[in-house]
Amino acid sequence: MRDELNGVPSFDGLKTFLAVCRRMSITGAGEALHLTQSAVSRQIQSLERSLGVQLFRRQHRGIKLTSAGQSLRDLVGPWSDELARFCATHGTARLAPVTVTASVGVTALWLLPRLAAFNNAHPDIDLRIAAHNRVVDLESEDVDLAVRYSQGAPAGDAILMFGDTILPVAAPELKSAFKSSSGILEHPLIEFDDRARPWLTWNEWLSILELPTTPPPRLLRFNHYDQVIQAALEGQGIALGRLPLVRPLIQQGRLVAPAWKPRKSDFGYWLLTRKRLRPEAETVMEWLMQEANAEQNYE
Amino acid sequence: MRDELNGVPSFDGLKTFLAVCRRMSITGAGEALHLTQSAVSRQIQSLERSLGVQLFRRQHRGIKLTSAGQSLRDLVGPWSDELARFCATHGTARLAPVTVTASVGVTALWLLPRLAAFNNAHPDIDLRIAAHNRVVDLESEDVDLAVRYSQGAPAGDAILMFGDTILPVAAPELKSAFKSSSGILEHPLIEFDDRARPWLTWNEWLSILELPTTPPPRLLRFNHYDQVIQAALEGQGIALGRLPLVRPLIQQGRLVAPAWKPRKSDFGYWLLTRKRLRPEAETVMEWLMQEANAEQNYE
DNA sequence: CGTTCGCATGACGACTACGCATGCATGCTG
DNA sequence: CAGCATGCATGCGTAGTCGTCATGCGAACG
Repeated sequence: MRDELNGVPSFDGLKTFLAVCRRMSITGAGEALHLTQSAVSRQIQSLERSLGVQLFRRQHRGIKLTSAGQSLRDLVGPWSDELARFCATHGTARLAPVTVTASVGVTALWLLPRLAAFNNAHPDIDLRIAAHNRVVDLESEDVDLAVRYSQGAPAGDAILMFGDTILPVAAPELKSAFKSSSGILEHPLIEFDDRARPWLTWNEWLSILELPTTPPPRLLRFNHYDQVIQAALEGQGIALGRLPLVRPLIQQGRLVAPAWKPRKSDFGYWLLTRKRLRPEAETVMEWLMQEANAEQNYE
Repeated sequence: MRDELNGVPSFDGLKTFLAVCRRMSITGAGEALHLTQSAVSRQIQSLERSLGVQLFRRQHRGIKLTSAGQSLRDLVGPWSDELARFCATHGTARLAPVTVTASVGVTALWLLPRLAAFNNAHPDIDLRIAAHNRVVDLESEDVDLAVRYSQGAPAGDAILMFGDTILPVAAPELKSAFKSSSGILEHPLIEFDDRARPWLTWNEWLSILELPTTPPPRLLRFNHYDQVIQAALEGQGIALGRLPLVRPLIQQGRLVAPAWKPRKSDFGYWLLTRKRLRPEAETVMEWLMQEANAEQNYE
């Protein structure tokens, strides 16, 4: 009973009404509005009650606009657009930026290549990437989302994006190295040298491949994974490729991998979210997970 | 941060915005919307924040629309009307009726004559009068407002509408009776006979006027006050007039009163409200009090 | 028939938005 | 020029709204 004296119903209900009209579904509108079906159902009911007209005919499955509903949609529909236009013209308000953090390697090899597409699809969302190798605290550092490479689920609200698979990669000119496993030893090995956490190292790989570790192989060390890959691209040696990060490079033929022994790692790429996500951040999250699923389908 | 993904602000804020535009005052809009100035101020602020534009320029006294504010008003202004029109056309929703109870006398002599004006001013409010002489319980009997004639404040939320003044009245053809106080005894005395509560009676008046009560005067008794007045109008005798109820009749010359001794009564007309009033009922209350104030000004 | 899909609804809970009291800046008045 | 009136902003505490969760119900699908 929040109506004004005149019989004008709550304007806010109209926004929901339009969303329902667009998808012709209460459940669907709920998703679009980041609400539950329940909430939308109630809003529509309250709107109908407040103006005393059935707007939708509820059917076995789905809903249908009544004639009154159609009139209302035709009347109100344009308003939303006009208002949006007004906001674009006069409004200077930007949504607060959504910040995603990831390691330098993930940022360079996975995030950045996808960024343009996102900005295209959501020009209104100001997405910022904070590339750090250190683990940041989402709550305290004003970061909304984090992509973490970790063994098992990290602490906090985390969803697995995709697992990891490790395989040696090198520039095409070195592909002869992969004819036999021992060929690897003929080239420098490029090592990802993250002091903080002992990732999969060449040492382990050599033992898995039953190759001698003496004399010690020549190692090139980098502390950012993208530099590891960069060096490999430049033909400086053989790197341990993390498949989700290097797959496009392999597909483009800019890196080659041996036919043998891709190894599923027990590490995975996890998406961490802060406790309470703003709707924009929610959108970013959904997009990340969608991209992640595309990746997963390769596994 | 209830906005949708697009930059459209809360529609509800717009309604408030329009109200402010109409009266060019935040305080004023508050009254119109039955809200406090505080609430309106916040809503406007939140609207401004959500679309990132100053809508009003705050000045020493009052406010001024900025150019953005003007644009918005011009854009949104018509919507409210169109929506109201839509509601009128398609909407069948009526506000729940507002019920006012009063004694039969007050209803006939004070309420009914004013009712047409109210219905004119508020065609959307369905005002119903329940005329009972018995005291009804507002909460339990689904009654919003009650006008009560009582000595001192009645129990509950009550405001004094106006006091009472008693004076003898009669039809013009009996006006000779008022030349001297004893002239009264030459005519039948019309008595309001409310068994439940002993109102001011002729017996008391005769003793006040120092007139003999023996032989007992001829009394006409009615149990509804409007019948008392009706009888007086028909020249059947002299009634004790309650000034607020009979003033119009005196002004029209349909009743006459003696020049002497109008007596302020310690009874008064009180407006009782139920605990939680709906906005419509609030409107009715305001109207009643306004009418009451007009009456008070005669006192 | 059991399952699924889509909407409605009862109970509960968090968060919003309101009211109250107050502050501040300005203008008006005697 | 002091004191009061007016109009908007704001801190704080709270009532009530609105959303979520869980569940129910009816129809269609395989």
